[in-house]
Amino acid sequence: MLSQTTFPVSTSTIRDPHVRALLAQSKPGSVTFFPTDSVIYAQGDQAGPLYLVEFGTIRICRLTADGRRQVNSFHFAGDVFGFEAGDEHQSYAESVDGAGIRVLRAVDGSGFAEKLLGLALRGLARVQEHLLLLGRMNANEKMAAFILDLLQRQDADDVVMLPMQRNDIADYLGLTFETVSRVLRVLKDRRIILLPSVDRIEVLDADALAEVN
Amino acid sequence: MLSQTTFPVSTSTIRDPHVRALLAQSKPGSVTFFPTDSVIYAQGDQAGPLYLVEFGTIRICRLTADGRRQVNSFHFAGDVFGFEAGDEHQSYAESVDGAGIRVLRAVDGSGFAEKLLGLALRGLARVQEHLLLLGRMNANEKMAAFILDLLQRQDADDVVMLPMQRNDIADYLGLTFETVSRVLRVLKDRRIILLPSVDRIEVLDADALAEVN
DNA sequence: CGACCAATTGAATTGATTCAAGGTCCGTGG
DNA sequence: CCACGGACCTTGAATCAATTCAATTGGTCG
Repeated sequence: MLSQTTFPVSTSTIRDPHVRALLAQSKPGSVTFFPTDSVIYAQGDQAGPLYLVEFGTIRICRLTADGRRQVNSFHFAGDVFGFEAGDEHQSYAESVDGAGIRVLRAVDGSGFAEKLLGLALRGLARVQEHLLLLGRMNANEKMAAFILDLLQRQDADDVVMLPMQRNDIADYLGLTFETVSRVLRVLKDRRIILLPSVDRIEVLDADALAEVN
Repeated sequence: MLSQTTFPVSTSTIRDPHVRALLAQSKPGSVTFFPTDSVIYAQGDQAGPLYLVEFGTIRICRLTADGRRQVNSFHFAGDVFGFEAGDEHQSYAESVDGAGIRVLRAVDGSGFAEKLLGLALRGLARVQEHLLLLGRMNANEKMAAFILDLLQRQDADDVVMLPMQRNDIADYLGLTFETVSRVLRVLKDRRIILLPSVDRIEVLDADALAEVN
């Protein structure tokens, strides 16, 4: 009963030491494919398992009572997501662009908590960074910070792929999709970026991005 | 060498099971008093110890390069703060109103990580909640949510004490202090709250608060 | 090709900020 | 005890950044 998908093929390609450590302590399940916009878990679902992104992009979101959406985070290949405080998810996870997800289950008796703590603390740091962005940055600064974050996470030094659409970016940055569009135009007009296609940004001047008004 | 302040007097009065569990696994130091606006730890300081608030209020903040401030959280008596991802604090902690802080150090060999994980995950949940507030709520909603949060955390059902000043609230909610002032006036005019003094809110209609436009 | 969905762009509006002027509170010293 | 000074808070008026509403363009897929 050995199938390819149950074998932890991804382990060797994971860079992040926290994730590597976690993988070593867990029993990876098979990879499941989630088509664009499909739900990985819903708000209110039982929490518990962790998820490893094998490929593709997922978004973690919350809704207000009247349906406004905040995208808390995006996760790419190699990222682990799904840990929650209580036994219920207060946010929901969706595939952005068709993503392969592997479920991770803790191996009994191992120091799983230590490994998970490292990831949780880093998640906390990320989110706190995002508080500063949402609370104290203007539209241009938000977009610039987003592009720089993607540059770094995609390990590229000038081309950023945008697997998510304007609406997702807007809900991540606390803007409207029209504003996202306009800000990109401003950055283009200032010769800081190029927009060769709708899902691709070429960064001409990363320093300028970091100093956008 | 037994002094009153080194004895963990607070343990018995702590409600939060996560904090109780953590206290049981740690060696509480003595209580230090931090006067108003004094720094508990600075950005860039070595991280490591955890801190338990004995009395008073503290704020956790971050600054942008040009000095804008985001208050990430407030902590009151019984709250634990100070955990960070790396070995350096990326935010700084200050006393808001004169606070007593006890340092907690892990006892060797105990399951400290498990205990800390619970707290970290809850912190994560809190911060994610705050993302929704900063990203998708208007000024009135932000203020209403803040008051309701304080109501709950102060375990009161109609009177909220505001140990922090307008500026702190503004930087917590991603507003200016003038807007905070104006929003409070709006809520007063709508007969949802009373403002018997500058550091005190009486909630007349908590349901209305939860439904503020 | 036509239909549909996403993205862009423009114009008008608005919510929050900025700038400016008072007001309140509180501690200190005459 | 009261006057003064300073810090914080409130309120008003003008401004501005971002949103809303509306139209158009672009891209993709049957």
